[in-house]
Amino acid sequence: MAVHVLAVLAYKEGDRVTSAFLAGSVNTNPVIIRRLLLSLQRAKLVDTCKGAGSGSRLSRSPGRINLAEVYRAVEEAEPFATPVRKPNTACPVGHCIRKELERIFGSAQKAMERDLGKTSLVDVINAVKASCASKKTV
Amino acid sequence: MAVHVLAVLAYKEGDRVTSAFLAGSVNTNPVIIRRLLLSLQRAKLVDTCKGAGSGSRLSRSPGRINLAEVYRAVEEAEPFATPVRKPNTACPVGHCIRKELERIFGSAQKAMERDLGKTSLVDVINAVKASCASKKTV
DNA sequence: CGACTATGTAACGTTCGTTGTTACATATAG
DNA sequence: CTATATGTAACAACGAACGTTACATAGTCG
Repeated sequence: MAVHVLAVLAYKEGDRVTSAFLAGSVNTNPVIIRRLLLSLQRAKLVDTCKGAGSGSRLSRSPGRINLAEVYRAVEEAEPFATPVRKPNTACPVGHCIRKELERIFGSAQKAMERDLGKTSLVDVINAVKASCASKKTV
Repeated sequence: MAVHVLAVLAYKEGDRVTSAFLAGSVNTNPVIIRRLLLSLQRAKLVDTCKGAGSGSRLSRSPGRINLAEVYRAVEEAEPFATPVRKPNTACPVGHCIRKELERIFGSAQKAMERDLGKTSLVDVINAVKASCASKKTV
């Protein structure tokens, strides 16, 4: 969803867009968008102003924003659903496996972010535009 | 959790282990374990027998099982929480962004699985053993 | 200044997936 | 046949994400 919002912002490059408009695009509620925008603001990805005729826009050019940043921006708000499974001290495996799993999954997550880092918002909107164009011709 | 269970099975290499025992190790309910084992059976990772004195064991040597397989085995049961956000046809971006996002995230997920594929169950239990040993000495 | 607009934020309900629990049928060993 | 352990269904409990309403606050423009 975060990517969707940013793609719309990129689409309207430079213009300030209201949360109500974005909500219409994502087909959801303005408050949901605003909560999301707060995360994106913290990550310095968007620039939001209050007041009449205001709204949000990208704080950098869309070519300078890659999806790994976006992912981190929204993930740090949701610190990974680790239900904090209480380690049962009785079993030798259960006792020590925790941090090993964290290490492995941390590595896997980094690999994923590396892959996301290859794609920028420009790539996304170009692909979207191309996809829309081809659909129209068909 | 799946990794935890398989690690215990690898720890008791060859022996059949009951779901009740595994539940004790993971600190949960035997039924949860059995549900998980069903996924692992489908993925041909474990070999389960019914009846008295039975239980589950790895169907291959732990060196031949990598974490990407485990991940897929448990993920295919949970086909990724894609809430099927209804595309709003009004917005040009909303209309076409769906499959583009799927493509990108599919790629990222594959990158993650590639990374998980580098680690086998043997690696996990070795690391756990080492971790336990160092803890004992300290 | 004063009205209008749009964000920031809290409170609450809804929905959904995961986990947990109980219960029971079934299969297998001895 | 009996004990044991899995397969499976049904339901409760919990938490996360989403949705909704309401209101305070800050900025713009006449």
